[in-house]
Formats: sequence, C-alpha cells, structure tokens
Amino acid sequence: MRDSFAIDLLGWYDRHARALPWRIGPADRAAGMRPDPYRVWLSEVMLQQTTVAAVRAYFARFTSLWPDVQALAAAPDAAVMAEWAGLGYYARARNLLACARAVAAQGGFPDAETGLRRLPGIGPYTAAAVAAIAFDRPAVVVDGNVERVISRVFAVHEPLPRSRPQIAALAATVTPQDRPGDYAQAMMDLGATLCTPRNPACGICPVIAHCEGRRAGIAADLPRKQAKPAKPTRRGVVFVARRTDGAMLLERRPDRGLLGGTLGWPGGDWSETPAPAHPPLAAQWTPLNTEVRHTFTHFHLILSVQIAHAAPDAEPDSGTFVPDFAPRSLPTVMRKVWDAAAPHFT
DNA sequence: TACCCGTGGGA
DNA sequence: TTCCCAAGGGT
Repeated sequence: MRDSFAIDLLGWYDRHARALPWRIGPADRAAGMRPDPYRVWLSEVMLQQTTVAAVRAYFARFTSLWPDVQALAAAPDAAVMAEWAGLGYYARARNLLACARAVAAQGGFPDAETGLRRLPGIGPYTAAAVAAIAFDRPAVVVDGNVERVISRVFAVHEPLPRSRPQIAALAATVTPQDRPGDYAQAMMDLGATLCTPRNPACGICPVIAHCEGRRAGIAADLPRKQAKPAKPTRRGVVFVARRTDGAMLLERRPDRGLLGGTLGWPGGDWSETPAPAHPPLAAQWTPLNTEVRHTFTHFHLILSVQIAHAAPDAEPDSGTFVPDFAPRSLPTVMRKVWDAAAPHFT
C-alpha cells in the first residue's frame, strides 16, 4: 500500500547510491551479485554508533589482515584488540571475535534474522541489516537513520526513545518485499546525505511527496529527543614507566567495563573524588606539568601523568613491560597520555 | 527499563 | 568551548 514510497526511494538510490567498500551497488545487484556476508557483518559491527569516515581505514586493515571469517576466528585476541584500538566501544571487538569463532564453527553465517540474532554482538538492528543486505531477506531494518527518516515522514511527535515501538511499526509498513537489501541501504544513504539531523535537504528529497513532517513544516525539528543529563568530570592518575631497553610498562584492563580488554597505563581509579594512587613500581616518579583531557560517553576525564625511568631489573607490582610497544595499539585516551609523556623520554 | 560503553568531526 | 551525534548491543 505504501509501495510508492519504496519505489521513489529506490529510484533515487539507483542514481545516487554511495560507493562503499563493503557494498554491492544497485547495478551490480540487479546483475545478480551479492555482497560477502562476512564483509557486510564486519562493516555493520564497525558502523554501530560510528561514522563511515572513521570506519573506512579499520575496515581496510581488518579485511586485509583477515580476509574471511575463518581467518578472523583464528586470530589471537590481543591482535584483534590492537587493530580495533581507537575505534571505540571495545565490547564490539570482543564480541566480534566471539561471533567469528561461532560462525566459523557453524560453517558460515546464518542466512536469516533469527539465527543471526543469537550471535554475540548482533542485536535487532544488525541481524536485520545483515539479513536484508547480505541475503535479501525482507527484514525491517531500523537504525538511527531510519528512526529519523520515519519520524519525519510520519511526523512522529513522541520523543525518542519512547517512540521506538511506533517507529518500528511504521517502518514495517513501508519496507518492500522487493529489493530489501537495496532498500535498507537506500534508507541509510537518505538519512546520511539528505535527511540529515540538521539542515535536511528537503528541496532535493526523493520522498518529499510522502513526508508529513515537511508538509507540516516541522521536518527539521524531528525526531524529538529526550534531554540528556550533563556529564560529570572525573579525575585520575596514570603512571608511564620506560625501562632502559625501551620497554614500556603496560597493563591489560579486565574484559568488563570501560575500555574492557584494552591495553593501557597502570593507574588509580577514575572518580570525581579519586583515592590516592599507588605507583606500579618503585622508582623516582615525576609529574608532568600538563594534564590529559578526554571525554567518554558519559563523563569528562582529567588525567595527571607521572613518569619514571625504570631499572633494567625492575619488577613491577602490576602490569608488564612491553618491548615492542606501538602507540597505535592503545585506545585513544591512553594514546593521548603517551603523546604527552613521550617527549620526556627522548 | 535505564544505564553503561568511545571517538572524532561539525555547528 | 561545548554540545550533539553516527549503520547499537549488553546487562
């Protein structure tokens, strides 16, 4: 009944689809080509709450190092964590590896939503997206783009996240049985390039005739969103020790919680009222006169940095001296600490 | 159900 | 500077 919406959107997609490394374009799809489910899955996980621009380089490196799911499944945990460093939301990397191993053991990806949904790191969105894009299943794909487009097309006044069930129901009414993979990607492209959060390009929108929000003059104000609480500021201390041979004292964080499973500098707790921190090593510690600032999803962090030169036979209370230290293998906040400390070791 | 979980770019 | 936010999932 709402087929004309999908037809108009797909007509636009046929002419304006973005070329992306993990995508099979509409012309090739029409010729019968299908994308590699491994690449679709990998890209979807990387793209969770992450921009296309940030994902490109990581996707290229991952697919170069691990061309298929069997190769990724065989990779060491530390190698995958190191390659993911800087991309954020590190639970994704741990789940990625767990998922790859499960898929490799099963002999391949499930080709439908229900089977995909059981895999680690694959939630409602990613299951639907992989089912639609890789296997042309008519799954209802709802991500942030779709929420925005649907909110505007149907003039949904209810604010997010309360409006999610309503949006999903409305999205289902316009999802076609024909070309579901192209349709899902067309919705993403529309949301990313025209139906943007600010200053939507309604003047050149292919579905403006269907847009109730535009007709009411409120498209740019949708979707409404619940106000977010302000971020508190936490403080902490980190210790950067360099051994005479160049090895750096690093510590792998526990799998759970903030920066779970990543490598970093030993230090105290991060809190609005941190307890005094104990150095991981007996040495002469010198404070840097500059602090490191970083903002996480739900708090600001100010780190003070202590540095020391460690003896060749130094035995740390916590952490391990890493001889072939690569700053790129650290999450961004820890790399910022390195950038502040490194000049003092030269 | 809320809350936790990164990062970099743009306004 | 500060805030928003981008192809969400786990608990």
